[in-house]
Amino acid sequence: MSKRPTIADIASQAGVSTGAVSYALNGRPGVSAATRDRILAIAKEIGWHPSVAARSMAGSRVNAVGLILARPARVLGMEPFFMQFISGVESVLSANRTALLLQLVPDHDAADEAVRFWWAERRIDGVLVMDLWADDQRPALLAELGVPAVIVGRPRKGLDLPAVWSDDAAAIDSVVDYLVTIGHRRIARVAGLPSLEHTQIRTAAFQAAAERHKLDSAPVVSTDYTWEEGAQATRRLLTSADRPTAITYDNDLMAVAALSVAHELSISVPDQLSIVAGDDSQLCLVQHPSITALARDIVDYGARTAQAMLDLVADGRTGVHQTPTATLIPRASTAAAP
Amino acid sequence: MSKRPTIADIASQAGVSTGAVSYALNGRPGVSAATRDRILAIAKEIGWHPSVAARSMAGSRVNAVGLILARPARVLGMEPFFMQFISGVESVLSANRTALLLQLVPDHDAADEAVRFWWAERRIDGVLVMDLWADDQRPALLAELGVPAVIVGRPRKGLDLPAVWSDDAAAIDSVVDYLVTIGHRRIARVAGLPSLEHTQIRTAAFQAAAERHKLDSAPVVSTDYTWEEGAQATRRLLTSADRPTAITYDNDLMAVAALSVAHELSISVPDQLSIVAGDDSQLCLVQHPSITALARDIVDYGARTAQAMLDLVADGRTGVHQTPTATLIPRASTAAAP
DNA sequence: CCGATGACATGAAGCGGTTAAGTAAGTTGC
DNA sequence: GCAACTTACTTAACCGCTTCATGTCATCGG
Repeated sequence: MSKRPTIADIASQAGVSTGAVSYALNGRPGVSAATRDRILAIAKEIGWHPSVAARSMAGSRVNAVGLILARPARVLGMEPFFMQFISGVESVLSANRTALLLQLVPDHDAADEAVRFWWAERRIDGVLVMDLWADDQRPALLAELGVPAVIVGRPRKGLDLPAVWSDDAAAIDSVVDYLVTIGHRRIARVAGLPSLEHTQIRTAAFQAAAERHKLDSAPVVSTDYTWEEGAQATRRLLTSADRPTAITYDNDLMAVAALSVAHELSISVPDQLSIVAGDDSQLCLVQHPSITALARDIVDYGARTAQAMLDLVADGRTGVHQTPTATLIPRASTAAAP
Repeated sequence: MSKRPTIADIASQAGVSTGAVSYALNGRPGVSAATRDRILAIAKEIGWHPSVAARSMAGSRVNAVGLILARPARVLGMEPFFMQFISGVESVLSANRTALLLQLVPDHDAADEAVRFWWAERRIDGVLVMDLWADDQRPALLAELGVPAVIVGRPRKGLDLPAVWSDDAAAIDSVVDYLVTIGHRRIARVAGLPSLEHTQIRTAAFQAAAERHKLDSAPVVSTDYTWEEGAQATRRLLTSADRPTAITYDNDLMAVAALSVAHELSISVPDQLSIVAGDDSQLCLVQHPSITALARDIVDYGARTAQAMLDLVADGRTGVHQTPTATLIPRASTAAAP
């Protein structure tokens, strides 16, 4: 296996200095068009590839971005969201010859630690920050370290970080409006992790909508997104004195669990109970009855996020990118209130 | 933002040369215990982190491994397997300060291309190869390029690459044995992508088991793991002249789809039809009836794979690592044959 | 015809480590 | 008491690329 070619090899073949080669390969001024073409041709011919290590040492970009996920594996596995999101991110990154560093960590501290390390080792050009929780220290930490970051979620006040978000509140509104329209007055919400910012946004939107429509009852139960807690929450709601006629869930797995619980309690869906899932996937389709869900293009969401990251590291462009609001897809699990 | 500390900073504070610092930090001989301790203390105090770039330029490892997944996003999203596997991989890698580069590609050619790039740019120390298909060129390509690789699947003849695998054939045997024991004589198999090696292994095992038990019928239908094809395959099997009394599926989503189809055809599960899922997850638990499944510790599978990779790059250790065979977890979807 | 201006290219200094080779002590053996 | 090692460290070259200061022409305005 022969030594891999370097710009010095190209330089000697082209009869120029390595500096000229560097300028040519990076499309910077300082070389004539003729020389540039010659250099590019030689580079291609001898199969030259830049050494990321050398580039990063010389202070330039490393063409890699980090994504840290702080959720337990079993939750991550059951949530189609993440893989679809990653897939969207990847499609944009790989088209731009940028690598994705993925790290799954058990908790918030580990997430901070991971960012510190990556940055200290100059492994990444920036990070994608997902699953922000209330009082999340990460944006501040990143700003302090000077790590370029894109926030997936509501833009932070006071920090000039680009953010990519979708209007969860509007989506929740559309669900409540829909349920109210078909006659429901007792609507419950089974929420995800209460510490997550988007859970709080949704819960606030839900409560505001309940207020607006003057619902008879609008209880909110928090869970950790798992089937167990979804089932438990549902059981509690359905055995309460003031049983809801419709329940919305923050993901699809819990909505599926709800179907089980309803069956177990001999409550028929959708005749006696309507169910809405907060995420859409094949899971909702495959059930009996199929589940009404909030759907959005998650792959696109990931792609926009990656693009925002590239824009940020390329020319420091920040800004807020809003993605389309999720739309309600009515299926067989919702019907007029009993 | 102060400049990050380098070994030169440590050296000047400790009053030694950078060479000595390097030896000390890497646990190599050439420095006294006292000096070493002093250096380590200073390094810790000033928060020194090695620069991967500098290290890798100096010819050492880059502490990163690649994982390339060649499946469509929607399949990846619905298969808890991948995230769990990645989670296992990650746990071992991050404990060893090694990064995971993830790339999702649309097809096989793109996968090859991705490896070439990563390797050419010296971004990775090695790759994890999953989802081998029949006549897969990747092991040969990797051997040719000299990329350290760990095969997730059956070891390749003729190539000295470490492999981590589980005995799918034995798992399939246990399923068929179980079904035969409770009286089934017409058992069908709804397989995953026929091009994948492990699908072929399982199908062969299934057919051998059918032969051994002299089953009345043992049809095999291929799918792409999606709900749609799983449902379609089930429909075809259940409306055929020689309707099976038990069907096994290569993942859990298709088994869930089967429940739907059975319901649609008014075939009761498990009285008239038994269903077995090839992967276990919360999905199987949450159904009505809950689904009998083959379960295995996927996180552990990923962890072993990562460990094999680390062993390989550390000291060239190859070898075959076998993980525990999946075990059958009987639930409510299987019962004695009608 | 001269000095100023650009365009193009060179040379060399870093970036932050690793490591072979060199050196100055202290230790050992006989 | 001296050669032969060992130990503990230093020195400096090197990895591949970027970039700034510098240099050399050809061209142009006056």
